[in-house]
Amino acid sequence: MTAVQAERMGAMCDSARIHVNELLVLLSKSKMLHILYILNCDPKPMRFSEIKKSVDSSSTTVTRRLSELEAHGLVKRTAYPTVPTTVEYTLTKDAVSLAPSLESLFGWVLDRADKQ
Amino acid sequence: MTAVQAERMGAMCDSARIHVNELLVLLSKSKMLHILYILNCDPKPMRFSEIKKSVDSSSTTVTRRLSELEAHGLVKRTAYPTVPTTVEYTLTKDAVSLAPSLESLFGWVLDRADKQ
DNA sequence: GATTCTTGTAACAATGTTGTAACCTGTGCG
DNA sequence: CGCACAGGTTACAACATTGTTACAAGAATC
Repeated sequence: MTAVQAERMGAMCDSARIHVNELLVLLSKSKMLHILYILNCDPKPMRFSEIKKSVDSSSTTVTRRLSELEAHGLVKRTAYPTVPTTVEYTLTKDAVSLAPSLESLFGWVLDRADKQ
Repeated sequence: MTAVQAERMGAMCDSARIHVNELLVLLSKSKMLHILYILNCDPKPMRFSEIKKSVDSSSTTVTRRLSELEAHGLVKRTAYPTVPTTVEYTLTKDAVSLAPSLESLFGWVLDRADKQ
């Protein structure tokens, strides 16, 4: 935590505090970091089934997480009128700005997992 | 995600995958990022009551989170035989190495909360 | 005609998580 | 005596989340 960040935390008004909390709750939902991680792994759009396979969850949960991300403007969903349906997910510009943080976090996780 | 990280993910054996997953589950528990964040804010040890107040949770939950962190070697708990009891929590060296990632993540969260 | 494919949704039961209230230590203070 | 203090623990009820199952669309293929 930088001094600047601590200052910002201290100076936060109630509404900002609520937003910070909301974002932390969002990021703390199960598989959320994992989904953001794999979407960021590869710059190309990802299919629903790829994401589901990577995070190993039920489709219900994956759908829930993706729609939560979409609602927060972090993921863009594009459906194509093919048969069967094709849907692609990509990170938005806002989420891409989160990428370096996620990369850093996952770097730590991978290092630590290696050691154990 | 860096190419190196993607490679590491792909090459991971099952046990490493389990550890990665375990760490992600740990970090995704409610208030966990928040607790790590405030412990990192200030290099000095923190008291239980300070942590509880900062994260605004029941003592049950704070206790649970802190003991989970301790079990994973991320937090060191020191109890002093004063009356009433004094207990201090500090991040371990391993957790300190996580700090830059957390700072980056919280920087993003704060920026985004500002915009809303 | 039945089945396959992808990407979901809805209802519901099972499971997991949280907060609440009560209780504990042991000394100091009124 | 009786209450307060910090830092918890325990049991339990309330609440939230998850997975499971069944179902859908609509063209292609057996």
